[in-house]
Amino acid sequence: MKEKYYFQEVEKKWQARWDSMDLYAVPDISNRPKYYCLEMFPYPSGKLHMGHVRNYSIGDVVARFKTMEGYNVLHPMGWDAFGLPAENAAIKHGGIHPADWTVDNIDNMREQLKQLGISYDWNREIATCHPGYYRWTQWLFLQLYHNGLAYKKYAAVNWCPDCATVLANEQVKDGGCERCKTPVEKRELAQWFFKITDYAERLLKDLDLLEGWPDKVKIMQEHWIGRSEGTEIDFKIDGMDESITVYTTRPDTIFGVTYMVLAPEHPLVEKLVAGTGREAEIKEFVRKVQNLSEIDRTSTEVEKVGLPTGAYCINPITGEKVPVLIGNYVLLEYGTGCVMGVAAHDQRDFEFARKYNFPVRVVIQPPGLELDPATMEAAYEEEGILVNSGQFNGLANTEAIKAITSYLEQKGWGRFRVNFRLRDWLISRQRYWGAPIPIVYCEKCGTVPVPESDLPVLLPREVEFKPAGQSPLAECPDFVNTVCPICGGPAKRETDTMDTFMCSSWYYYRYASPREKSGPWDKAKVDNWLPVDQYIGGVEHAILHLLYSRFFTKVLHDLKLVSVQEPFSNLLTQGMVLKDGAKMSKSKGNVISPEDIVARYGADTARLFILFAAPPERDLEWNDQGVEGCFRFLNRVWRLVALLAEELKSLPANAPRAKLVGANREMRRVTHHTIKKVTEDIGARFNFNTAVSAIMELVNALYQYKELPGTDRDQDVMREAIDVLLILLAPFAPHITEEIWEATGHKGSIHSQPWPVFDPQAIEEEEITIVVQINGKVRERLLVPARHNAGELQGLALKDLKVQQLIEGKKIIKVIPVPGKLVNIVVKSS
RNA sequence: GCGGGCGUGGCGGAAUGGCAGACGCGCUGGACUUAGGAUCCAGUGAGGGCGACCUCGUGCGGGUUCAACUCCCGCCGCCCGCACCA
Repeated sequence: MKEKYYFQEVEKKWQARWDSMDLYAVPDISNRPKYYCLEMFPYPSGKLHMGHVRNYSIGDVVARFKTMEGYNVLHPMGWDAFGLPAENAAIKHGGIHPADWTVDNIDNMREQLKQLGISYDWNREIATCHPGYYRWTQWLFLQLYHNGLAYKKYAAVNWCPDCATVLANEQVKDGGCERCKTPVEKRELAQWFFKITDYAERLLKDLDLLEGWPDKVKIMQEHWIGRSEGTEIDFKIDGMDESITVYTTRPDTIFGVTYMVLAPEHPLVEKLVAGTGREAEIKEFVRKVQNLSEIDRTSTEVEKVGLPTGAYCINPITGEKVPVLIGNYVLLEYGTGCVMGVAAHDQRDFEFARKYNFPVRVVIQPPGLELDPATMEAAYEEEGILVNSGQFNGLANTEAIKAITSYLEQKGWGRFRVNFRLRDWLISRQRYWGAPIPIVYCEKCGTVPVPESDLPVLLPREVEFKPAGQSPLAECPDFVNTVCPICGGPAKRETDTMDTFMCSSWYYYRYASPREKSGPWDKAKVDNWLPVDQYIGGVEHAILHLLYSRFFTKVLHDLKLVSVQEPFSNLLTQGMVLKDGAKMSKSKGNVISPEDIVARYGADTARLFILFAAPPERDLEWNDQGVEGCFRFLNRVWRLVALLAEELKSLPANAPRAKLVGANREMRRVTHHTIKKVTEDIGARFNFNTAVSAIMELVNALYQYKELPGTDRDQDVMREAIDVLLILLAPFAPHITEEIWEATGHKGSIHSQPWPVFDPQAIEEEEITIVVQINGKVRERLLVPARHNAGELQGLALKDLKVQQLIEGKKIIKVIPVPGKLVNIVVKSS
């Protein structure tokens, strides 16, 4: 063994050797229990960033640990390879085709992952842009289509002018494009949607099945789905054979309705104003509202503005005529696109009514208070008793909600309804680098799905990548013009491609049988491997990818294509990697490149630091000196063993004798205590930072132990401690441990070793220090036999000379002995 | 506005209600050395005392408890998600 740790040499050597022996290949069939460890696959942007390093280092520790614990671990990697950056690179730099750009990037990033020493089974590598993959993405689209879950509709959709494509609701953040932050615009377009709303109820309910998910993510999905219970009420329009249906969660306030507000785009608006002479005014108002950006449109800061349509509707329950307005604050997409104005009991309505002088009518009285409409300064939204509400007077409002709804139902004027905030998933994209939607439009036969036997619909290679309002595929006649699969007549292909989230909604199934040609996967293999036991990735996917994947799984389950109800049993959302308190970004100039770190300190150091610096869910502050510290630690491990290498080599690995005393017994105790601690920290809590610190403590203890004269040291204890140290450290720092493992005379890879089990007897201490407190303050420490019970402890504490001095002349109220910990004596000055 | 998280030394962070600050960084001192920015050893929350020790200390204010970083109530600050959702 060399005296010095040459990390480049060591890491290169073992990466090559693992590769050539295919150490991380995993068989589908094994007598070990299965464990599926998955990290979110990356977009092949060209280079790994620190977030990737963190994500994959965490996953690798879990995978290696579970393997050593005896599981057959599936740990695959692939590429979310369709997407805009490839196309933008082609536009910007010209000359380079998105396909080539992507393949180059994949090659580069695969190399980087190998340099990090992550234990992937590369035989299972997949790329979503490969025709062998997207063929099945298209096939899955067809399954949804045939089951009525994919449909095309004309709708106002989110348009990102910079990306020149539409976006799903989930991809709009703060009114801007999730990717480039450009404010989104509304455009009326015919687009393909998936009916995720059909699954809203199940997606919500089954969150309960996900015990291994962080509450935070579940709550975010719950809010996104946004279930509410309420009542639909029909208001006849005065003098017309039409009615307005309103959705409200507060039917108990129906007697307080003094006006009605429609969304500007509500389909009834045109009819209502026809012939009133206000058409121009209304049109102008609607135009103005629609021209607002999404940000301004939905800002709560913007003043609420309304405009009367001139029409009136009839409150079915009171028969009263109320004016119908349009208002900028009413959203067409939610509920029925219309709101009943109850000024006394809704703050927004209250402000609106005060501004436009609509009456404020109190119909809910708070207990023990009398609301006066004339002097009210805010709406009363809490619970109370109904007043001014005809036959419902005197009911508690929670009761009235039920009573009024069933009354309306009886009369046929309304109905109970569950409403969701979740909208259908818009999957069309007006871009080239994605999976083509397998649909053909025939003049005679209409919309025709491409037959499964004709898949894949291949992306043509030669296209113009200029950004435009439509997909570059539309400019490619060879692609567009085709024949109708039904009638054989001329037909045109759909030119939009699919949202890349569609590709990533099923990739975790593909890994089970990555080269399957007869279907998207081999069901037996999927049934064997799924669900994913541990999924690891950034919290930014809390809604997007994770909700879509859950949706896909439920659809696939219903189609009997998979057996699981949920794809990911346990989810770990890792925090960001920060530098100087901010997210790393080119514009801030605070980017630390993994390449540089690996070149300077090696992969083992990089991995160790990133796992040691913070617990995985928390944000991690990058610190160059901290990295240095981890490098020093690995050097310390190397030197420790290098000094003892010859000695160790000649020793057989015997289990130490059980009967040890003094320093030898203590060394063995520390060794086994470390096994216990590290096993729990990795296995039960994912607290890699404290696992590493426990290993550091073991090393510190070994340095002390090494200083003893050779004759005082028990060789078996030493050997065991070193072996345990290497094995515990192996999932974190796979290269250096493998090298030392070999150098100390072991055969076979350290990564194939069984995880050690601690000996409960070894960690028992004979004597421990307990604390004596007086009134909760530590006043004395006593070395006592570890087995002492409460009574014995109490006796010793009260007999102690110092304690006696301190409590002299005081009255003992109470003594609380806690075996193994302390004795607390409660006294009072007499 | 609603929901979630966080707040502990100079810094990153540890602590099943039971000795606050493990481990690492940084800093100070010492050893080794031609040299040390390598390595090894020791110290390192604040204040006081020559010292054994004493007082204070986990964002702020209350409470529960023999005992609170930890549990409860009320604030303050920062971060994240959703946001006119009827």
